[in-house]
Amino acid sequence: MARDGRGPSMHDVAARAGVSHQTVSRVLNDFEGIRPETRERVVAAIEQLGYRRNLAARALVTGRTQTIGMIGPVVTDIGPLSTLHALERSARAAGLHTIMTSTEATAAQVTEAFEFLLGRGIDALAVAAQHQEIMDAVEAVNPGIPVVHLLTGGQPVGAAAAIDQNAGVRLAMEHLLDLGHTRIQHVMGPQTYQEALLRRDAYELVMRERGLEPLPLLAGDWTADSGFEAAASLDPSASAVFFANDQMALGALHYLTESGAVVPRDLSIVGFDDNAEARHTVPPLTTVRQDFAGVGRLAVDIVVAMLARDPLPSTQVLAPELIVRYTTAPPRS
Amino acid sequence: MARDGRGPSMHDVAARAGVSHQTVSRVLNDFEGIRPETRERVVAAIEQLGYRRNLAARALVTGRTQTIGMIGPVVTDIGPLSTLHALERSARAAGLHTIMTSTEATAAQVTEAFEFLLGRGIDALAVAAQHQEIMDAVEAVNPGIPVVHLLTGGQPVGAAAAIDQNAGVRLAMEHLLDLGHTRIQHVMGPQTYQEALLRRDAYELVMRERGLEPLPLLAGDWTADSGFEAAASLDPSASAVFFANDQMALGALHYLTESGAVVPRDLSIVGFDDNAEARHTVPPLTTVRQDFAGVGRLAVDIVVAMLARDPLPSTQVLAPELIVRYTTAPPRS
DNA sequence: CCCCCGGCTGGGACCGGTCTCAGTATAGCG
DNA sequence: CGCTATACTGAGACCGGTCCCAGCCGGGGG
Repeated sequence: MARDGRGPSMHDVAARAGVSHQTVSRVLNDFEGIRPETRERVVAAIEQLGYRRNLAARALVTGRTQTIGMIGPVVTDIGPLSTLHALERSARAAGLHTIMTSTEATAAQVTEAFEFLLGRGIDALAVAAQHQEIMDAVEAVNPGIPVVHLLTGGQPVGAAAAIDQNAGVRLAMEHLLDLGHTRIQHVMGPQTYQEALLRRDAYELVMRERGLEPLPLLAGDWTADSGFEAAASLDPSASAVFFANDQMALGALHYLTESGAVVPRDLSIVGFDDNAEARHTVPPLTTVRQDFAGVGRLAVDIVVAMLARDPLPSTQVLAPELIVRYTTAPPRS
Repeated sequence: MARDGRGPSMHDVAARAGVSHQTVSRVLNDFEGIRPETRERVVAAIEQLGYRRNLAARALVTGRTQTIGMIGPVVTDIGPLSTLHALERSARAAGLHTIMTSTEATAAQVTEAFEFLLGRGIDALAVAAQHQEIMDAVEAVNPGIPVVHLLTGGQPVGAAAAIDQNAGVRLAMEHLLDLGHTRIQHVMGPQTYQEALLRRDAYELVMRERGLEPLPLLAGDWTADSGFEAAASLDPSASAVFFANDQMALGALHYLTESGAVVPRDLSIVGFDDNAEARHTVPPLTTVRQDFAGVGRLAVDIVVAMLARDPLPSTQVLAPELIVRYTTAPPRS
């Protein structure tokens, strides 16, 4: 059956099921008038072989693809997207093209997106979705093409391009600690995100290293809204807060200003990401810059190497950078 | 030659150039050892026929596509992207798939992206790039498939789904006028964007309608940075400023706060878009909400209708909505 | 008992490219 | 002048699906 790198074809399925390729086609296209037992045999064969229909062949004969092409603007304000865009540019430079699908971060949807891309014909896949279950889902599809994960935070998950989350948190925390803060609280991202967990763990680690007890954990969902809400529940004894991203810090700044607190006099704030707005919050936000574009470029290097079957360190990690602005100062007392 | 909806094939080119399909293939793949005059004949035939290589056929035989698939997160913070995402969801509901390419907004890059998608096989195209030159470039490719433009602001450009820019500006301006402002300044977006021009024109129109002289025009590039800068050049006599988007308003708020002005007491500010941060600026921003997702859904309706050759009003326009928060108040005096 | 009809299945052409292999001039050499 | 090497071109198979049409089988009607 499957010659060289190619997957099984309709003929392979037909042979295994003991029918003709035509019958397989009919099953796939939900034709009526197929004896149930025949259909079952075909379905079973498809299952066993892991057969996937080749959309290129289909498009060739039907002349239609059932797909809408979209041309969209380049976005660099949002981390993962600027990574994807940098990847696209780098790929072009390497003579490769890219096609993209966006999806909710559920296993089912990612699996569907993956299957679609596979059918459409791709030589490699880059996934920017930092949920554990998604990595598992991608793993489960097992397509036989190189897969590289983006922005995993440096966890070992096969090939990956990431930014060192540990180092980033350490930069933020040590900045606060050096200013003299000891009551530092953390507002984490949603539990489903690897990065949120990594940042939280790093926060707790650094605190313990200094012999400090972590303050009660608060959680948001990355949005400014959730930062606003979290700010209402801050520990009164905290003198500094480390937010897992800039958006939440922005929301918190809103709440704090509204409730009469002055940042950084009353409370120091640190964000994470250094997005485009961070310079323009009031006051401008101290944060940790992540080189999202760099991750995209790195990913292409990895893909190209994997495509050429070059052994390459499969997980590449970039270092973040501390950007000190005006939301941090020594504690008040 | 070209049967039904399909474009010309290699054989058509070969016939016209008086060579074999194989020779055409060699020319396309930059093979050496082709007599210059032969090559020229082939190139000329390709040109005349508007031939485009079918990537599906190529992928079928080579087993490679030279493309990297990307799976990215859903983004709803940024207008055009949430449009694209809504389009993707709606398309799926209609049994259609989508593939996306992002690109700088230059004619050359968009043309390239379009050619690529066309080769890859698409039945329709949605373009979210509001430059005039881009619409022209897309027009020039003339692919013979339905094309729908997104977010054009309601300009007539073939099929389009848009938000009524005129109405949006009118909402913002009339809100300010009703509060008693007469010295209203406008900070527009970059001149290359249709939407920036439309908003500016609408601003001037409304002013003139009320017998008011527009104040000197300022321009930014949509970023918070540029809003910050623009705020430094505001007309001292202005009592209100209408920004062409929220990001610029956010940057301006930063500048104003820093320079001791109190919004809205000293100056009223209105933005445009109602993005996720607008609720959390200090103070929260009065702005005009655009239903970006609605545009995406509308676009699918249009595409489906065009695919079915249903006559449908080709330009669909959605109404924006005024969101009054805390950056507007009556003028001081 | 034969024929026809309908349900189900198979065979082969075809989509538009690329690949392999072979063929035809022309030039170069002895 | 004949033969081989070289430059260029052409013919046909093939990739993996879908389409059209034919064939097989069993059952019901004449």
